[in-house]
Amino acid sequence: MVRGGGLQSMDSDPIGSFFLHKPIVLNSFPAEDTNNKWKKHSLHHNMDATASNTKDNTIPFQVSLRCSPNNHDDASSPPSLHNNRTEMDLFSDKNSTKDDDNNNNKVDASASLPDNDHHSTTPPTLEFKLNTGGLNLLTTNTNSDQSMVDDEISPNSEDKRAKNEMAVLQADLERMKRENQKLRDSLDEVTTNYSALQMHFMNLMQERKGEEGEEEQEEVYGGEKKQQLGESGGDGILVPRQFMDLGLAANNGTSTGIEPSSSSGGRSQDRSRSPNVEVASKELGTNDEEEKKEYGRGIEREDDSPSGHAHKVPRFSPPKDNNNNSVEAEATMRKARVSVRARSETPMIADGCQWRKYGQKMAKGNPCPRAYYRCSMASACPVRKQVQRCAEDRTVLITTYEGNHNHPLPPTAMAMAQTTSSAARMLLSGSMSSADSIMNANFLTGTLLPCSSSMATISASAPFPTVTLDLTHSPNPLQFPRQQHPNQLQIGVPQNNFANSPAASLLPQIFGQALYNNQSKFSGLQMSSSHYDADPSSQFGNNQLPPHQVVPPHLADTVGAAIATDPNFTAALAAAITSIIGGAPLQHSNSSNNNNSNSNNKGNMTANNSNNGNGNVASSSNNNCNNGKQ
DNA sequence: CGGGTTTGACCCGCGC
DNA sequence: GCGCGGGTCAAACCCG
Repeated sequence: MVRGGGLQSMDSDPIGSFFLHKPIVLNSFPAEDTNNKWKKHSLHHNMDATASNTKDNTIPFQVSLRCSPNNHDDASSPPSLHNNRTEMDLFSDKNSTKDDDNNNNKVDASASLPDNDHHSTTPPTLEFKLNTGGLNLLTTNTNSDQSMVDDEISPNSEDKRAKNEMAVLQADLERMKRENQKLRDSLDEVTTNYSALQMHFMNLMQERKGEEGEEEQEEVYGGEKKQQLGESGGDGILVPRQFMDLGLAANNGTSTGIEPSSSSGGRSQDRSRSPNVEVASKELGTNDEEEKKEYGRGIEREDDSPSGHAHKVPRFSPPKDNNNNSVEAEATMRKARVSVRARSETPMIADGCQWRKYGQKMAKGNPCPRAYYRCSMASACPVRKQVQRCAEDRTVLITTYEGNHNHPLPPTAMAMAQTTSSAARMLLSGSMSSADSIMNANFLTGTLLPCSSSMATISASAPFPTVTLDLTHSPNPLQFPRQQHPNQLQIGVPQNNFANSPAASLLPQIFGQALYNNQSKFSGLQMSSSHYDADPSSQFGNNQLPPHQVVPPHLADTVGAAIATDPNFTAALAAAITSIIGGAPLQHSNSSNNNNSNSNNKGNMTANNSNNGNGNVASSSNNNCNNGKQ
């Protein structure tokens, strides 16, 4: 048996390369020795298979994806990188760096986005339009030159024509730049407004929370219980979306010193806090923790990691004996998990973070072992994930994320964080009512996976509220293979042709990239994710953004949804994917690192901390597949 | 030697 | 109270 030294989650691969493939039914994953599958993480050999698949599998993409898989398979990208790929990189950002190169090759205009696509904040939609127009024009000219001029016109004429074309292109480029600048300015303005609104909202929430806290105490001591929400809802703001609002409120409450009265509430409340607060609370120490064995718990306590208490937390069962039911229940709700289902032959999906495996276990009902990973980008990062293959379809890798990063995330990881935290937030923001679940699920899917057939499943079942993002893009959502938990709500999302494409898997990434390429410009949207971070249940980092950029999640979500639902945005995403795919072979330091095996992984750690994030999201074990307890 | 994985043991919650 | 199963720990081991 090979032990240790295996793969690290660091590896990632050039995004495009993988995603353009059809859902690869890679190598079969024999049920055989489950451990073996996990042991050799550096499965370089897999790449060959992948590469071959790539060539054969074209993407049913609406947008002219000329870039296609070939770009990756071909010499354009260092073979080593591809061949060594061991993770499916859903969210790496490295692609962006190469877009420029691809664009140079271009002429496949539609596919090539402007450079700024990745560097600017310009809404993808607009850019796409602009580019398309300009490119089409150019393309036409080019064609004419080649088809007609070549034979009949002298070289000088050609030169002139070429110069003219260049001039036209440059003019277009300038025009696009100007428009981008305008858009940026607009975005900045919007962001500013967001900040202002958010501050105002936070203030309101604090006031409200304070009032509720007072009322609650009075009620408790008075022996009377009231329904906090109902009463507090004087203005009706909080009632409908209590979890979302409470999440904010909780944070505020923490800052304002408002704490739940129950002892148990202390722990649960910690989860509702931002990581920083969590650390502080941990340092103070909780009685519960002290009673527990010290070893091994210390870290978790410090982290206040959800996982640390995973089994200790009351999960969905609300406290029965105290007045803080609503508070604790809410806190519990925050312990949401986000599962990502994706087809991958690789042991892990690159999500931009670094992970260290700390355990593996056979889960009942699934012949495939479940691996437990902990974020290693920061010593005390509480984020964990579980990776497991779906028992029903072993090509499907299920990664479940839990916890909240307490450290800056690399752009790549932020992209993932955006996706997953949004999912978590969606889950948490909704009440348990079916109506809300439906709405949220639809919203979630629409936001995260616009134009894809992917499905978002919200599970209210124990042990934890879970959002499952299905990136396996099954052709027909209605035929979704996964068994559905009785308590799960599964919503199919309207799909288009694009949806059926494996490229749909890129959407989260693309979306994330779009949001994160230029943080300053997309600060508003980004903030949504970072803000989510404040919510312990969502895993993703907090510290990345300046406080002033914090935007109320719901606002950001709304904006995101608005963008996502825009048909043009879909087109833009497709274009972005094309661009990324076509240009990307090497961008990811991560991918390169990952591909290079362990040594590289180590290097990545350093690199990641300093800058890049390795994609890291891995698939998490899915309750649905695993069946959990039986 | 440092950092990662493997793996058996342990802890805990939950259901019967 | 007992057993099951999930989650975690940490010694042993591996690799560069």
